[in-house]
Amino acid sequence: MKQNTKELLLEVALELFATKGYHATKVSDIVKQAGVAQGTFYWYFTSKEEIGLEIIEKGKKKLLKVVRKGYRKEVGNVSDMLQSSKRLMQNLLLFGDSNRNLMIFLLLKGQGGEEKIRNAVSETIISIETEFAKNIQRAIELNMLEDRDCVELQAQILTSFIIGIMSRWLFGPMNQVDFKPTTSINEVTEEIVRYEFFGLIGSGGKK
Amino acid sequence: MKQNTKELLLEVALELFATKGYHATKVSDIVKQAGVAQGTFYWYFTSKEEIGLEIIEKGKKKLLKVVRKGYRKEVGNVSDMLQSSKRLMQNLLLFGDSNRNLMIFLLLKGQGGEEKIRNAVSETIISIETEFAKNIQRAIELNMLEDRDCVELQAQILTSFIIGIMSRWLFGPMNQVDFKPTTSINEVTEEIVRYEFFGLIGSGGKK
Amino acid sequence: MKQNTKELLLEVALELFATKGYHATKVSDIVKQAGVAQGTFYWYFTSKEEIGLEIIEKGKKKLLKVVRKGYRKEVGNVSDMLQSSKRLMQNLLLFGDSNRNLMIFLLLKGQGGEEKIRNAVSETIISIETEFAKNIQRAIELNMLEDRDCVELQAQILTSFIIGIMSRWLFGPMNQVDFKPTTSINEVTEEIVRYEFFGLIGSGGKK
Amino acid sequence: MKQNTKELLLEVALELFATKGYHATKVSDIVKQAGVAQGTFYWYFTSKEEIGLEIIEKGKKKLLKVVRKGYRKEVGNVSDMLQSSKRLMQNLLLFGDSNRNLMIFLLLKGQGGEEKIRNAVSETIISIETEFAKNIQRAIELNMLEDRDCVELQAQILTSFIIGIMSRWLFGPMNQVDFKPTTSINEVTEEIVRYEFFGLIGSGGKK
DNA sequence: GATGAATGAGGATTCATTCAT
DNA sequence: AATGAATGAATCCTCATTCAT
Repeated sequence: MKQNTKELLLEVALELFATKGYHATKVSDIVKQAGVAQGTFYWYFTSKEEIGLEIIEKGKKKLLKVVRKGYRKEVGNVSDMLQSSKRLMQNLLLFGDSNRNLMIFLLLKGQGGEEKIRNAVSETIISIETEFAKNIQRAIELNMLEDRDCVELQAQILTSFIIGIMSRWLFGPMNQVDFKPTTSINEVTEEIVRYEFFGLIGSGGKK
Repeated sequence: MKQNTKELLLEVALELFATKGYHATKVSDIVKQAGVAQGTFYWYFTSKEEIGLEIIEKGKKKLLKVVRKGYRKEVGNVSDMLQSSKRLMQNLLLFGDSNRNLMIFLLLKGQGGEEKIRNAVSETIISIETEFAKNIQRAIELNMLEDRDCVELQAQILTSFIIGIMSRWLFGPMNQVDFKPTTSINEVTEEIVRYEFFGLIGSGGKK
Repeated sequence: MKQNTKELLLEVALELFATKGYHATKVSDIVKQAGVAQGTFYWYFTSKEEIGLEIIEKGKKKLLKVVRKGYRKEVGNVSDMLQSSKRLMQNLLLFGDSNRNLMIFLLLKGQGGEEKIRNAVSETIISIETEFAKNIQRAIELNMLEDRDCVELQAQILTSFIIGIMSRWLFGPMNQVDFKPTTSINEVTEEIVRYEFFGLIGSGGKK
Repeated sequence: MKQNTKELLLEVALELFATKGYHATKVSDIVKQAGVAQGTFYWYFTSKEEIGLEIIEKGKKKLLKVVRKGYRKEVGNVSDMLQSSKRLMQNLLLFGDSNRNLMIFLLLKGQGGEEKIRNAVSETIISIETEFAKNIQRAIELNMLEDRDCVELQAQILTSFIIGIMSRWLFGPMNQVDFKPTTSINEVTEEIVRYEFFGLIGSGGKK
């Protein structure tokens, strides 16, 4: 039943990077927790940096897959748009919930690494933003959103917003308190999408 | 006209922490750039951690002062609220613009440090959130916002939103491109506050 | 037609020892270049040291065989002596030419190994010197050389001379330049033997 | 009376490099024998390689100074030439005698290091050869030696000869036996220069 | 206040060797 | 015979911190 050693190392490393940060995680910590010898680490990875980059790369792929599922393909009305946005947000939160360490590393701790690590993290964020921009552009083309001629800007705000939310929600102080995953995710999503589309003032009647 | 050595060290350290991250910044880097001897550092600070904490503490105070200026005191209408929000956002962006290193350290790089550093950074963020919560609460009391019974949640979304925005705006990739500070800040603020209050769909006519 | 794995390993190891030096050659380099697995190495050799010693031992035997062919057996005149010396030198150079890696390892790189390796190399050199001493002694007994009562010293000078020559000739910088093996070896031998018997001033008329 | 720490490290390192070889010498060996902490080493040198290169560079300068003193300047007869050659050889042997470790490292152990170290050593040898070539050329111009149109070749033979001699003489097996420095050096020089100019057959009457 | 040499614990990485298959 | 994953001692180097001057 023993899982692949490489997978094990990747998993353990991610957990430690997310918990203690990249720098503060020693290779010796990783192998100790994985229950293998120090040298074994170097059979699979040439360096600590390499395992970091591989984690980011794999995470990026998984994350983008989730984001891309939200890609708008057909014409719809505002209500459709709300629905699909809600679904995307929910998927993201659920993904984050079951890939907590990955998200923490990507969104919060990635900047603690060395240059290459930081760059890889940044590229991941940019990829997501690019996807959001495509999404907005598509919504505009389908006349679901007004063309305010600042797609890039809107995508950046949206990305910032969602990343900010996720960071705080899943891993922030609030999280220390009680938090019933599924129900909460529903509620939270509702409120977020509400905010996303209608802002603080919002469309009175909702909810 | 030589500035106080301690101030110099604080400034240089902040710059390096923001550029390379806390861990990657060596005390020797700090003293080299400050042009003093290694030992001098330890005359002013007992450790690298101490200088980090002091930077965060001072930054927190300055930042809170800006946030508190936005505290709503009197009754007003929606337009007043938009105005004051815009002013707050503008102040925050301007503050970030002239305290770039501080903001980078607090918002992006702070999580790269050791536990104490990370905690100090987190506390700073929480303080800001608390201020925002007070702000929203006050707006509700003044009947400027509908009481949706989730002030905490709203404050968190708002904080996430604003922090996300600032991170991306001031220091993200977009920033590499041309960026004429003041004008841009105005535009950006406009769009942000729009989003803050009306969301993606927003109140049609604006802009 | 695959050659014996052990022979292959010996050959590859020698090549690498000669190229990069004993220490700098990793067992993993050897097996990689030989195209076998790491474990296979240890089926044939108990350690890296063992393969090194075996290479030296085999090389020593081959080398001594060459040197011994030059052993003087019968009375002769000065011209005979020159002829046989020339033949010996030529044989040595030819041997070195077709056993380049062995000679490089023995003469140049052998001192880079650990104690046992270094000792084995030294013993090889001493064996050669002993042969030369016997040769000189024999020439004296046959009245072909004057007995200057310092056979040991002469043998040492001679060995130093020949080893020095070989190191430089076969593997030194000159070698990087064009070098037509056989012709060159003839010329070189001529000059060397000339030097060996007549020194820098030499017997005027020669050549 | 404590000597400069850097000098001490250079000296100790050279001794160990000469004794155990470059690779086999650990930085921890060096600092242990020098009686300083591990970190102190890195205050003066950025790496083990650096100290190796610095040792070679300094040694090269000292060695070339000795060789250059033998540069022939004025016309003379054969006897003069013998005298000056003897002086040069004697100086070299004396230098080697009091810089034993340096010579061992340069002539015997240098090839055990990594590429850069090996190259630096090779360059040193080449420099010496170049000096010898100049010397021979000068002797030819002064009509002290016949122009046999192979100065390069002669210089190489001569260098090989002298290096070979020095290696074996000062540090070879013979040396393990009794060896009364000065007297011996005189004798040895006599025999070497004899050999250098007259070869094995030599000029009958000598000695 | 200031210097800069010295410290040494700690961390990443290497590599000869082992061993289950 | 052969494999290749696993081992862990050994080694180079880093860097926060100390201290004599």
